Amino acid sequence: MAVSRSKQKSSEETRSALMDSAARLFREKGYDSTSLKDLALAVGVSPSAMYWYFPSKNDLLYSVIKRTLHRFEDGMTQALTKADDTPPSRLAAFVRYYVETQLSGSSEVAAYSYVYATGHMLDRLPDASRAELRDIERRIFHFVRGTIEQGVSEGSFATDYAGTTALAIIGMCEHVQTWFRPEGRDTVEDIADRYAGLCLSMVGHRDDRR
Amino acid sequence: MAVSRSKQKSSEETRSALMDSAARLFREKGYDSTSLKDLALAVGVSPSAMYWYFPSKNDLLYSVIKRTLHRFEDGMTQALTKADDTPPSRLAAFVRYYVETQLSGSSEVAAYSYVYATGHMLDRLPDASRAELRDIERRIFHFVRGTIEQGVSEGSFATDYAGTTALAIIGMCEHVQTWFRPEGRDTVEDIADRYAGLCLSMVGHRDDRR
DNA sequence: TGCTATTTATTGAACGTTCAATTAGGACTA
DNA sequence: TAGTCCTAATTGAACGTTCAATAAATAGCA
Repeated sequence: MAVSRSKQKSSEETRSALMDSAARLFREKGYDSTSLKDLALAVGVSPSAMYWYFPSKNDLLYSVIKRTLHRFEDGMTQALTKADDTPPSRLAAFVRYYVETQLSGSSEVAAYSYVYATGHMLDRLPDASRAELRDIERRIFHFVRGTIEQGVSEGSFATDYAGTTALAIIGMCEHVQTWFRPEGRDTVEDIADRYAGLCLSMVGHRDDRR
Repeated sequence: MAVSRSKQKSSEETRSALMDSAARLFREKGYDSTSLKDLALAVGVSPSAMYWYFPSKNDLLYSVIKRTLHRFEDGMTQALTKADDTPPSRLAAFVRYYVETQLSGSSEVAAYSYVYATGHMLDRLPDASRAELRDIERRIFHFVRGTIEQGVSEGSFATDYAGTTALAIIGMCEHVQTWFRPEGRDTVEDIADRYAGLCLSMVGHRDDRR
């Protein structure tokens, strides 16, 4: 039972291949503009094969967004354990992680994306699913705002608008994927570092390197 | 030929009503998910009426985006004439204008939106049209980057990455429309002011009010 | 080891529906 | 009557979905 070797792929493979392709295609072309034919062609199965793994195209969308958000949150938690336990360090680590997932996702199989999905995709889900996924988004926002507030009360940050600033930071991170081109002269790390610096300026961090 | 008053609206009315509805619906639901029936219902004509004014749905999309971008650019130019002729003042005026058009557009008839369209909509246009519209976007970007560079050379700003910072500013401005709710406790002017302040921090502006 | 039964995975055809687009023509104006 | 503005009816393609048929893998039993 080690490796499956013939024409029939071992179920898990096809299922995750479908989700991977859906993540990329939904992101690139949008949910409605991605037909089951597109999806099937990318995976190498017939359009109706999807219905073995998911009850509907809409449910596939739900599964994909859910997996994406959970992956983002898990990766974020892990990235934060490597950072110092101070607001500036944690905030910078968050931004770096955010930018990196956005930009590696745009050229690789696993397409991470956080608020992006919010645009039009979440609207296609039933109320309960949408609420569940927005909750994950909310947790991420609360982390950013909370970190800023903590920095302010400790004296390392200076801003009167932690919430608005948190949203602005998320906005600029989310946006990188619309313009970044891997063939350009800036690397992903370049952008991640600059964005981390920008976000420290935004929260009024004292000892800026300049 | 002055005013026509009967059942038949004076052509220009229907045409611009179609464009207004298209701007709002394309933005709210996306291009593909907006049917000609949706469009016609909002205007009060039959679905095929569109073909009197536009050769195709795709051409309507082109016309709408083109009008939106030109309106944005014109309004921006006008907003800048009211600002002092210094980089900090001009940059703040740009951000305020950007945020205001994004947020009034979400609740009003004329839906302004700049980079937003870039996401998936421009991809549906033929190459020539897309290139033409991206040129307008590029002009706006060049203004932001140029203003930052000017501020740096004059000594009022301090940053090594004018281009990246310009994109980050555009990104956070573009993003406000995804989360702003008019019924919340912050007004459009509140957000516009805060974002202008944030963007001055990002470019290393010296005399910050704090 | 071999034969059969069952479950797992996939296909291709067909469905009802929706869509953008076409056509032919009607109502109104000048 | 000619031109403008719009509708109703229709078309063909594409869509998500269902389903019967089937092949491949697995399990049970001799």
